[in-house]
Amino acid sequence: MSKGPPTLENGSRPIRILDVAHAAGVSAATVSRALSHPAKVRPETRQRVMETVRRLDYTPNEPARALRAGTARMVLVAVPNLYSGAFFPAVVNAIDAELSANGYTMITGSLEGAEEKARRLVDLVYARQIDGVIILANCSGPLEGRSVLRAGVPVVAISAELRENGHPTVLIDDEACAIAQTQHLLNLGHRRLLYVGGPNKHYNDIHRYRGFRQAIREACLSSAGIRRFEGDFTLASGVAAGLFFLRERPRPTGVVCASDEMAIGFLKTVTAAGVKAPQEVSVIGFDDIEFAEFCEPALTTIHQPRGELGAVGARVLLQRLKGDPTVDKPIVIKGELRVRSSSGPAPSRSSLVS
Amino acid sequence: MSKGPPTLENGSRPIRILDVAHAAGVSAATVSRALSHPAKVRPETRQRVMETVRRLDYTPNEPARALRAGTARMVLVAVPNLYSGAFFPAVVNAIDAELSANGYTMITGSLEGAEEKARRLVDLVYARQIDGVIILANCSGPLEGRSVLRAGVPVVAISAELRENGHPTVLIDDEACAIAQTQHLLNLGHRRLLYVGGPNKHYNDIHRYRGFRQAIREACLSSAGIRRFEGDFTLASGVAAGLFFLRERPRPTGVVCASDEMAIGFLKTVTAAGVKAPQEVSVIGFDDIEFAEFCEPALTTIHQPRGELGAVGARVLLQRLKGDPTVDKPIVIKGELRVRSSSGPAPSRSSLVS
DNA sequence: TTGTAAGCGTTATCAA
DNA sequence: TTGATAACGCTTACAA
Repeated sequence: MSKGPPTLENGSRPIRILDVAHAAGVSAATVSRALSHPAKVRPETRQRVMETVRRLDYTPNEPARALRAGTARMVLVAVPNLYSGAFFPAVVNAIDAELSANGYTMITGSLEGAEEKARRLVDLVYARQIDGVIILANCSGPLEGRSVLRAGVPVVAISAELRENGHPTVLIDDEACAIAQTQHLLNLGHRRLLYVGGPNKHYNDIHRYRGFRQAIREACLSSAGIRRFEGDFTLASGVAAGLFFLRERPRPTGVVCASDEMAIGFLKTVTAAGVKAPQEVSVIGFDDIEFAEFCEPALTTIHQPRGELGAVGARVLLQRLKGDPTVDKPIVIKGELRVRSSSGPAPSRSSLVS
Repeated sequence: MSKGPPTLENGSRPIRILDVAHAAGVSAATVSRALSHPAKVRPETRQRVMETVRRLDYTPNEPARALRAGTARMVLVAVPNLYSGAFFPAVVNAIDAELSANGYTMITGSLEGAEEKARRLVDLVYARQIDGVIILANCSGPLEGRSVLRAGVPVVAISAELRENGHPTVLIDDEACAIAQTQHLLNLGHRRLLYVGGPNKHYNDIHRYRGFRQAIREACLSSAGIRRFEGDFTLASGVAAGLFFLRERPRPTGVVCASDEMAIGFLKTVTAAGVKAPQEVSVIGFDDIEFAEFCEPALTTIHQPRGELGAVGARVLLQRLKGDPTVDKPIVIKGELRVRSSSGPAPSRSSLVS
């Protein structure tokens, strides 16, 4: 069926630049210029060429263009394995919008897990099919063998700290946000706190936990009533944290989570076990995903401007692709507290008998 | 910085096939063969070549390969605008896994909305950068001008009915599932029902609403107590449906939703207004997204095997790409009822005073 | 401002 | 089985 030279559905061979050139009575070079550097061709000629392009429905062969020009106008966006998660799509969409508007195509994929898949993506950038890379959430992949960081294309990190520095970075103020989370509970009178974090070495968790501890310290709180649970940002690990909570005696009254999904998993688990929120336990999340407003009770959380995170990151990459040098200092975007119904005053002493 | 011939970070020029050929003492043709048609080269030679490839860390230039071979090994997956939704990621991940395993790279993007973005994607397939297309949920985009369906590359539809037929299609049994939803409520004694659907002309909604009505008909139920609300599958439209419900007198006691997100938005809205679920209203969703288990009460719904949907669709496309002809009859995958806590017996007559 | 011509790096044909 | 050679379709010096 699809043997021989590539053919369109009607059986005719695809239009080439020469076809346009002949039809417009100019050379191929002029067509190319009219398309790529309109300023370099006389308006009159340009118009005639463009009209012919439209009439013949010509689309330049992209691989040929990429081969010759040495640039594929394609960007790889590396997302974490937990792409199923509710946080990243908004970031990715914003990146896509920005890249598209500038003539770039986006490929998304995970560099973690699935060895085989990851390898293919990395190869793609070494294969000169990719002009730039955006790395979300520290998922630059295992560093054995070749790395996307060494492929000689510009790399931008969003919400991540790369192992090799010198790459532009866009962050939210994790530490300040974690302080805001914790102080919110502290202000409500909570003194026994549980911190439900991500993997211990995860960039976000390092900074958020640091913020949590600092808020504790500033409140001159003894660490006697403080617990920490290591999750992985997912609903499932929120459930695990809930089970952990249920076994504690006395139980914490305030729970600081490093992601909304963990907070939601936690909430469901403890309320299913009969613990009332926010009367008996206050829970605060991080991210402000769509579902945060729809769980029961609606989740108090930290709003992250996800679209902005993506848009800014994409813009920085585009600058690099144009050859402009970029600032080396991380760009920091601020999150903010959104108070809803999952947090309330700490239960009074008397009601603590569990 | 990145002017002149493309260079790797260390300043050296990328390895070309000729470099490998020289280093291995063979011709470029042999290297190419060793890589692409291993059977066509003597084992001994092949080994020597492969070793050199590894030693020099050679990756074939993909645009060059695509230009010469006429195939870019890239597939476009067209997702709906509501990609932010919780349903598609699992489908897309399954597609990606299948494609990757077969040497294809996946590009995702929406052909709806954002005129400019969509146009770029369609152009990409006309630009011979894309070998095949998978269309999810009827989002083949506006048909004015060029369409991905006419680009001369194989197209597979998942959970969609394309305007032009002749393309392989993978579906779930929407109608049967909607019957199962409705009968579940009917069996629980509900007689006043609200149907919360997607856009009226949407493929899925047409079939689901048909199933809903058939179940009603089979139960010999008068349509007096039946209401229909047109949503768009999103959380927000679930909220709107909830507000609609709250104004009804008498209120329906059973609500059939065409997506989990609408069911969750609905649930939150009516329970916030003091309506108890499932005591006063039973709600059933469609999809079985991750959050279905985590809303309050946990959502009774139709489980869709999302991974299978994607995997099967991808396999069909891969067959087409190999040139194998494929069956013309739609492949139908079965969904199944998952009973959780949002549905229960219809309230008794006496308690209906609202 | 436009045309000529030389590649970009690979694969496939054909001959050896 | 392997090697020389001619494309694939486009861009860009350079020349006119």
